[in-house]
Amino acid sequence: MHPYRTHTCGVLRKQDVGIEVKLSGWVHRKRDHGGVIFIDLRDHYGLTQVVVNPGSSFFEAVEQVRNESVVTLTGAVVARTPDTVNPSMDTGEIEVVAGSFIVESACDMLPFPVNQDLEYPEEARLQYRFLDLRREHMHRNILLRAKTAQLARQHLIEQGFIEYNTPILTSSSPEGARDYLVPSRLYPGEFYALPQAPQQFKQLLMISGFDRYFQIAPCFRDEDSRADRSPGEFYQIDIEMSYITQEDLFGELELLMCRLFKTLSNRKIVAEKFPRIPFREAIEKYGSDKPDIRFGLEMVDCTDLFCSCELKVFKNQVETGGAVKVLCAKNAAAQPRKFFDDAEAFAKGEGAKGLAWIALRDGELKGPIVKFLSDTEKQALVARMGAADGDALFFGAGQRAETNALLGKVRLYLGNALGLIDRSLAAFCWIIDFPMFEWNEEDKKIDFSHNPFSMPQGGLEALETKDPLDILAFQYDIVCNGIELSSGAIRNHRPDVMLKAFQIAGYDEETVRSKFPALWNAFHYGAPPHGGIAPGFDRIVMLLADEPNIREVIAFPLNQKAQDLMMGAPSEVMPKQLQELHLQIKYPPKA
RNA sequence: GGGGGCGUAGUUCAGUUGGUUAGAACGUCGGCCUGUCACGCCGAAGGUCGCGAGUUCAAGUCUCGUCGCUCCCGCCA
Repeated sequence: MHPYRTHTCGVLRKQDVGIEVKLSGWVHRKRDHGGVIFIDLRDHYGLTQVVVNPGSSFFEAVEQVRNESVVTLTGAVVARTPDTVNPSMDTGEIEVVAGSFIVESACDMLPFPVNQDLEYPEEARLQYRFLDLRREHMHRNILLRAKTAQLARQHLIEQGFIEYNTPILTSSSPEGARDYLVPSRLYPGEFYALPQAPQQFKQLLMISGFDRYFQIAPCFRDEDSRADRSPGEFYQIDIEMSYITQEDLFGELELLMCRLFKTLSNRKIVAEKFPRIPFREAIEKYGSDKPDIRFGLEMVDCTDLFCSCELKVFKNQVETGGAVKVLCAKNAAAQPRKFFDDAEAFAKGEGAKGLAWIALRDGELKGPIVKFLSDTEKQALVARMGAADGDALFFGAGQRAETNALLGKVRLYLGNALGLIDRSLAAFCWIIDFPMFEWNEEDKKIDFSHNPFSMPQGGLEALETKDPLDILAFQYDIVCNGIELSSGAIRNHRPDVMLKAFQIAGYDEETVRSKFPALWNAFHYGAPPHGGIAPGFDRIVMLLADEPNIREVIAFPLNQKAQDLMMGAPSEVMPKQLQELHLQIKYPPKA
């Protein structure tokens, strides 16, 4: 017999009755009846019920063994009597009668139960992640992650893509997120940086004559975390192609996403050709560049209706160039007062000022602001919104950008509170036509709004003749259910365009040459037009698994404060290590 | 850096307008039990109510501070 096992705990069936087996695994649960003891033995593959009869030499050892200890036992597979068959277990028609039993490794008292799928404090879960991962739910998530990676690879290879590796130790780049730095031993005072993304390398691969690149690429950014954003490191399904248009890339990604979601989730994909929504339209209709389009409830611009309105909050905003936007929530008028208060409270965090609501009940408009509106204004409003009796209108008034953001939050609140969101759907969309530049109010200068390596629409001519803030880029995001999965772009591949774009953002030629020497040089030696995208792998798995938090689909995540509680990272290092790296620590003053 | 929520046994939670010895379930330990599958029954141990100050005759409960966790904003080209 094998040293540990002849079978795993998930495979034995009725046809195996009669054979002798050797099983190893964890004591998932134990039922001690005094005379007979049942053990549910668990391994990666499943559960098998083991029966320990009285008189066994190891009976006492079984009585004493604690849950989650690792044991090895031998025994005969027997059929359960019809009244003891457990139909909810895969192996429920058989059981193994123990003939020998040893404890491989005993388990201490557990910090939390492993055999239940309940919520426990994340601190304990992360400190004892090896136990947390034994739990069925987490085990399943990690397997789903592996399947997602495998299917993505398989699909992309079938589509003619090739997987490349790019460096982990590279150079720091001035744009973008805060870098993780790695001090150089050989060059005092100099540093490597971990890549925020393999952006420049994949572009260089295109220039090297390869085509259709992909990599499930680790990326490192020293920025604070969110529920859908791990601190420190994450993975992207990084893709780049030569000689493509934006639409070519969209088609390729739609195939990949649909394949992943059809195969690995139960979500119904709303449209397999994802709607293209221009950035400005998304902001105006949904108040967000990552709209959740599982439901409608679009914002309508009613600014012109309130030019001479008696309601000062509205009128003042309109006169100072602001906007009044309105949402029409169907059949929401009958909601209790708390519903309306909560809508305001939900948006309050956004610095809500001009927020108001009106309910249409019994053919009349009701709410705090109604008395300030003329009959003409009321009629125009109802007509434009297509409002009917029983509906409720929500208003946002203020400067346009803030109002859009504010009412966008209200829209999400209403979508949730009114049950407008069908959670079984996967609603993808492309947000296109991002502006190339944006105004940085703090530094009083023009910045790149997204990716500095994107091709501006209109090329060099646009850069030279248009107002920079009016220039759009071949830059796009893919969004699913209100979660941004990725940005991508058709890249700029010409040195003259690169130079001009960086000049507009305040970088001179010398800076471009010295900070991006590779791309700058490479663009002078025949660069193909190319473009790509990099959907966040962890976020895709999160959506597939229907998890609210990205740490649920990562085996060993850092906590919110970027610490590894299990390994004790980050940690201080030996003085000798610092010396070799020519580093000295200057601690911040203690408060 | 800023804001919201939370903090009671190993774990999940309850704890009334401030009022006697802070409870339950699961887990742990001990005892009983030969067919359970979340086995059942009896018993025991286990608490600085995050920490510190304040108000009060009296604080788990009220106030302030502080620490921790979490979610959000900033940030993430």
